Amino acid sequence: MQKSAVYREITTDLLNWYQRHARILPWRTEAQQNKVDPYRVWLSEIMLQQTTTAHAAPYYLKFVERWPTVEALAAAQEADVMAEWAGLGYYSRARNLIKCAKEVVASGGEFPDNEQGLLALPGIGRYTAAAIVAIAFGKRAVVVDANVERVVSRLFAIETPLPASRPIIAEETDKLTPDLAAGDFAQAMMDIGATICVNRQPTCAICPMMPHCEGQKTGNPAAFPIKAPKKIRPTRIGYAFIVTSKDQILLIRRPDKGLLGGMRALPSSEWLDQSKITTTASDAETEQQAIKEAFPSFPAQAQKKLMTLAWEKQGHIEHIFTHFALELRIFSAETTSDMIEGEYWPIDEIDLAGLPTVFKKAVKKYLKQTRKA
DNA sequence: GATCCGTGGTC
DNA sequence: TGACCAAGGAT
Repeated sequence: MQKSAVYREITTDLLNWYQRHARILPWRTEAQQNKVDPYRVWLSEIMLQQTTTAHAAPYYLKFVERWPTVEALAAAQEADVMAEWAGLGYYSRARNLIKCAKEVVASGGEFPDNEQGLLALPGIGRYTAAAIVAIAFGKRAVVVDANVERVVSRLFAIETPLPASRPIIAEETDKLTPDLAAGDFAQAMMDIGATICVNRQPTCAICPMMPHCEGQKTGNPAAFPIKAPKKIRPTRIGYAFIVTSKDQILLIRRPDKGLLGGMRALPSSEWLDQSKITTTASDAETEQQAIKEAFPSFPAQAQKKLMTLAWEKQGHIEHIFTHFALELRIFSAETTSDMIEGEYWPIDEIDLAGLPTVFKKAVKKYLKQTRKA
């Protein structure tokens, strides 16, 4: 058999499989009724970046209910969007989501139907641009995500490790991608990757591509894709401060850029690498310094008041980020809202504040410490 | 190319 | 139980 014929056969088998086994997902409902809304495809693709379908689904449903159109999203209060995103992670996605919606509305309210136009929008990269073109507009595009990387690496038993193998993977995916139904093909590949050709123990016996899979023939398909070794994760230490006034907690808003950017948060010090902490300073000195860092924009007078509050140690929580682990030490103090000004949030409604998980954990720890009696 | 950027599930 | 991973993008 000619090589090109093998590619065609793989593609056909996959598309036939997809007809029978496509997963039912919230953002697919419209597509399965031939009513594709580029806004919804875009929203789902942004949410699905490095995020499981199970985690993204409830957020997607909340978003489309609250903001059914790109115009509605563009007109939303940014703080509301950030708060709805809380818990999904990678918060630059939410900031770029808002920016992107505004740009689309400003230029007429329609998403571009080509990769070049989509790539120019914030938060849309190679993968997302191709996915939107194929799924929302029904045009041919070569869609490569982590699923496709894994499936293709196994299908052709690619020995080159990631990420160096990406050009090879893209080339092979291009050969497999049909002119028609590129969107179905991409989603079929992702479904295969998510349900059959999974990371650890692929169930090759039920895979429609098994007859053509070189990785399966090696006897150890799970060995692919071969990956470069990862770096170790350092530990950082930081201080978070719970300033209460009656039954309310003082919250701040983090700077737009960087970690947890734009999110509501507890005031906290810089998070320093464990190895870089000066061990000569006393605990008291370290805590004073941490307070200064946690309230940088506060007037000097307010900072002085903060220093003199009766701080109580509430233990610490641990949290794992992508590239470091954090030990966050928690201190609390009672004050009055006119003594230390800022946004105070009722403790009983703290879940509505849209706090990232690390700060939710800290508040929970504080409540456990102070209300256990 | 390498690094930064969350979270929850899995084994 | 710690390490790995999931529909990646920006710099």
